Amino acid sequence: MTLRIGEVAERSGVTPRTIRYYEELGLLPRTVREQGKHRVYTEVDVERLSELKRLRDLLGLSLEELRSMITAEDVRAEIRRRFHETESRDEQLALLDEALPHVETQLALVRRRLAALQELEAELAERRRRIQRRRRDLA
Amino acid sequence: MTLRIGEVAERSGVTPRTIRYYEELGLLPRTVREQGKHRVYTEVDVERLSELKRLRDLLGLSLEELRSMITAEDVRAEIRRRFHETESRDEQLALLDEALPHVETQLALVRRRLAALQELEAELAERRRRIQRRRRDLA
DNA sequence: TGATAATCTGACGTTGACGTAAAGATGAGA
DNA sequence: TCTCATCTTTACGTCAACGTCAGATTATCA
Repeated sequence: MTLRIGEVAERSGVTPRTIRYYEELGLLPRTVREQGKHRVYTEVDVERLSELKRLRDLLGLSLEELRSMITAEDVRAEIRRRFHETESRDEQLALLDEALPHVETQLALVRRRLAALQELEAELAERRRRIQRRRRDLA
Repeated sequence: MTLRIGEVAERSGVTPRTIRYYEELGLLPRTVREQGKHRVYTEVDVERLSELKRLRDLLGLSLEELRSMITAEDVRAEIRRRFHETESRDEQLALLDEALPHVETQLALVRRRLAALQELEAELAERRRRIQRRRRDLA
């Protein structure tokens, strides 16, 4: 099933303008305009866009930073493609060795942010405990 | 010990311009310019600014959102002040009941973000595991 | 006290991430 | 085939969050 820009926008929670802008920046592929002039998408695009939105909103990454991450994503996809095409065990190993760092980069980024947030959470929880303890002591 | 704007900027990792801008927005108090015309700060200001930066960077809050949070902070401080001035147990209890929601609001915000980030982390970790498993299976 | 560094107040500039408006083209249903 | 809703490109607008520059003022220290 093929989708149009409005549909994709609604499903991923952005506007058509944003989609065109992301395409312009290279965050989304320039869609092949089959037999017409309107952009045509699939579910894959919806997922990709949702993923972009998630990284943007959760990590506060700039679109430029997203672009380098997505480039890494594409490299990963390319690696998988080549992986399934080759028969040589040695080459498969080499490709996996190539794929790993990309995921680890993203993972490291998320984990740093997680650690910082957990620290903040701990401090706030401590504040709350103090207030609650004082309430108990008064009652 | 009193600090000047450059010192405060360096310690909290922002620029003097940012400090003046935050003051203009009401994120930082308009400093009393003791006997001169230069702004004068203390360690408390450094901490407040660092806290603002942390919320901005970790949660991606806008300065407007920060302002309402900080207003809540001020309310909390005011509550504490009044708390220590009163003798009435009933009033103290009431003040604590007032203070609690402010902390809980912030805590809830941080925890929602934490949950979302943990979900993302889990997905990335799973990806990594798959790659590693395939490597093992090949070796 | 005089030089040098830091700060002051405007005020205009910049950049990212879109919003919006116009004028025309396209496509699915009656 | 007509008719709308949706899409197209182009281009200018906007808003937050500062950056930067000028020219005057203030603080520090030899």
